[in-house]
Amino acid sequence: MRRTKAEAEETRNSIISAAERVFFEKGVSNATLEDVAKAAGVTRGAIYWHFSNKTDLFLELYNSVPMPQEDMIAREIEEPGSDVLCYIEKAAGDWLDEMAGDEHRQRILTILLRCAYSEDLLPVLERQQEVDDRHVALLENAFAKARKEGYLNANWTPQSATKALWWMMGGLCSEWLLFGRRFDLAAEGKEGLKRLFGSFRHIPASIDMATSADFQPVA
Amino acid sequence: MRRTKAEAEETRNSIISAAERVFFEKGVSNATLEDVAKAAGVTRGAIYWHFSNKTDLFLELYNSVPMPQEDMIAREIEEPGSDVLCYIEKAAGDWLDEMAGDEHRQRILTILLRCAYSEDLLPVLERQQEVDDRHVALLENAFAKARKEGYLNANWTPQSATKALWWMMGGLCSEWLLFGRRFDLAAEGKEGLKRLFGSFRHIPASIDMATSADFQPVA
DNA sequence: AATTTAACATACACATCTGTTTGTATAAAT
DNA sequence: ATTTATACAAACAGATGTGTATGTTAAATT
Repeated sequence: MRRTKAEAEETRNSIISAAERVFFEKGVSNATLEDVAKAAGVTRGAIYWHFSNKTDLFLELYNSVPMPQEDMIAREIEEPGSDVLCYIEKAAGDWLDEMAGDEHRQRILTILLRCAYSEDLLPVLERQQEVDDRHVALLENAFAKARKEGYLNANWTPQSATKALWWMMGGLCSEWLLFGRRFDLAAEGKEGLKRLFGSFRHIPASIDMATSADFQPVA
Repeated sequence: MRRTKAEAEETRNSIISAAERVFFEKGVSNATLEDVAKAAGVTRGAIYWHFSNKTDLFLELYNSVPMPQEDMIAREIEEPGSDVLCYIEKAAGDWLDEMAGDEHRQRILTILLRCAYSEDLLPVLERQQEVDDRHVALLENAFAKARKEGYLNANWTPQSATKALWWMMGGLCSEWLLFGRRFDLAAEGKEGLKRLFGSFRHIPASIDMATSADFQPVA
């Protein structure tokens, strides 16, 4: 029974939404199109009407998620005056908040992490890598600016600070996503960010009590 | 044609070895027992003789890898005199060396990372988690000792230092393993460790040139 | 030496998943 | 008011993978 254009788009979206849940629960390769169809309340016929196969569905799912506002950091770096490190830390913290609150992104990232990339979904891997590379480049620029303006502790270089932050965020999110999200991502993550950025900052030999208050150990 | 006991054990091992390679390349759920059999130079009959099914084979593969010497850190912590942080950093660096040089462990960990845990391989997940928890506990003890003996910078607590190190190592290895190992794990990792542990250490207000040489930025 | 049994290879039955084809009802076009 | 094309459901054919059953050979056992 033919539906109106809007209804068709609706079922298409419901299929993508169902695929997200099913792929997340069973893994992409373990999930069958029958599973997805059942979860979406349609038959495989509907899926094959809207998508050519499972790989295509996966790609469309991947494309459907509005990827993070990549220029958030970029714009904030331009701010000439104040401490760049604060902006980076805030951006990282905000990213954690969004991740903690956005189940869609959680599922998508988990699927991507667990996905064994066969040749046919190699474009996904490449796009993922491009996004990562851009983020890393932005971070390096930001840390370079921080260094130029004297905010970066001499112990760190822009590259090493970028990598430390990147790896820590990656390890944090991986553990949270892959091992059942059994801790408070935003809280623990921000706590870690606070410590790490504390070490990023330049601490003058004469201890300034006003700023060093941020570096007190937390019980 | 019946083989001798030693020969049978040999084929069993070759099956496990083949499973390691095949699971790594195609992912556990995409890999078929026919693939494994072909890679091992046997038929599925041999596999079903030695293992009850694919899940069982996977579990035996997981059990076959000699898991890391967990007490390495534990023993070194006991050393009463010198800087505990040096031991932890060295242990972490050694771990990276071993990982970089041990293709078995690389494949196993990659398989585990990419594996979508269905209910039947839940024991693997749990064991993995136990190992991780023990490692984290050891690290916390070590950092606690470092703190007690005055080596740990006031910016850090034993818990936060443990988490920062753990997450950084996790993110580092995840990126290396999941994205094609396209950088020098040991070199870049140790560089990062050097910076991080530099910030872990207590830097007195009066700058000691002898030790601060370690904290110069590296080109 | 005859028998048994371990260590597989081979063959088969069964289920499952996929891709395609056909059917069908309805919205849209004429 | 027909016709047509859309948006699916239902049915079908083919491939693939699994588990098991059976066959086979040589090592152990007696």
